[in-house]
Amino acid sequence: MTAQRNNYHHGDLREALIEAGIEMAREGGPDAVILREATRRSSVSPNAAYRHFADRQALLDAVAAAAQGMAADRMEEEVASVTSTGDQQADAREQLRATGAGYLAFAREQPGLFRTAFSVPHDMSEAMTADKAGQLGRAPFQILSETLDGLVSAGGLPAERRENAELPAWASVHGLGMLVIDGPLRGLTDDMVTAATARVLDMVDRGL
Amino acid sequence: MTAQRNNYHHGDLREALIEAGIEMAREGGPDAVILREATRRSSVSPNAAYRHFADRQALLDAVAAAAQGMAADRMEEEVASVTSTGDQQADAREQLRATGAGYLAFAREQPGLFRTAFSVPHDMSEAMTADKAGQLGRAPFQILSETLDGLVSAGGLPAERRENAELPAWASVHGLGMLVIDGPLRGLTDDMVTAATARVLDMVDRGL
DNA sequence: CCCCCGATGTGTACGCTGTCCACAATGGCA
DNA sequence: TGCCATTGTGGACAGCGTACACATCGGGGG
Repeated sequence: MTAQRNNYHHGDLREALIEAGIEMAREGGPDAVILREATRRSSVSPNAAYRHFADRQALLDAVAAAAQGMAADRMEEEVASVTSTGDQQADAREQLRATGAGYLAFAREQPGLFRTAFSVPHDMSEAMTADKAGQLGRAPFQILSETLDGLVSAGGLPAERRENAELPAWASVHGLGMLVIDGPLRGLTDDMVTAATARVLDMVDRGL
Repeated sequence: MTAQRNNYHHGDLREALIEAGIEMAREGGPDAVILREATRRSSVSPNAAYRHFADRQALLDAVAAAAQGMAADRMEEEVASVTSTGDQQADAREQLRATGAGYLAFAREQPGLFRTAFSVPHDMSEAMTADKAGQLGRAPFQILSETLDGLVSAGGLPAERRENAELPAWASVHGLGMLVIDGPLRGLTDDMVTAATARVLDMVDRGL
């Protein structure tokens, strides 16, 4: 589990610290990412971390980027599972739903990582940098963006409403995720969340 | 600013601590609510707080409830500013927009309090308790809920879609708030936020 | 081949936090 | 009047992030 070592030099401490951070974030969200604990799990003195990260926030940023990559993977998975119906427009709409469904699936399956990924300060200006990408090379925002492009091509969304369409789409899905995970809607049962998800996706589908 | 005192007993320490907490939350969100600092600002020893709150979380909960009350006030203000057009349904829809606009106005005007109010664990089961109400006695969720009822009465929303309509409405607006305040959309200019708000409210109006 | 230097990890220390324990002052009620 | 529950104090502890000085390594130039 925890990286051991025999040499004085660790080998790849930076990666080990991020890995430890991910594990902590998984269990307790961003607040649970403790710098000292990460060094402990990497069998290294507390200060060693400062050779790789300016401060705790820098480590947390790296963990968040990794978590966004995992979210991207989950979204890609959901998108890939959409079976074509022959109707190009219906498919495009189904794919948009899938991005949202994947996002929310990640939120439910990995609430700690979800919160870490998406509630830590990051500028939009760098929402599509490589470190946030999943294994297919696309960051979450990028997946959504390209899906919306596809929807326009397929005639499922008037071109004049394409601009900034990411915002309402993302916001509604993200909002449900946050409300359900650690907001006032925390108590909802799985069934209720599933229903709520469908409800939100319906609204986006209809209202975008 | 800070409450002074001459007596051994403070008088209303509980309220003073909450007040101090609100001020800290205003400036730095939930993480900035420091128990010791609150006691310092109330000219009291650190442990005095434990006579009124079980732990830091309990203080934070009280602050969050107060912040929700302020959000409610902002929403009420926005709703009240809607001028009647004579068309009952148009008015009802405008009022729904106003609840969302008020919510987001609060998010932009008081980001720290907004985050404190709505990202701290609270069960939905107690989303409408009195301590979260604004000066008109309604909690944020309650305002939304009753506004939706009004929309149904006015014929602006089919009754069969009323159930759980709070979820998509709240989620989309809340999501935008979170994304804009400390999420990946943090960098947006005021104009962009205004535009995004309108875009989201349009979607809700159309898609609910 | 060796040595030396930059990169990496260690040790010690500081101030801050939340929280526990035993003790002190107060003031309202019997 | 005297007592006792309520409220506030003092001291202590572990854990956190982080700064500064020092130790150890490994690879490249002489």
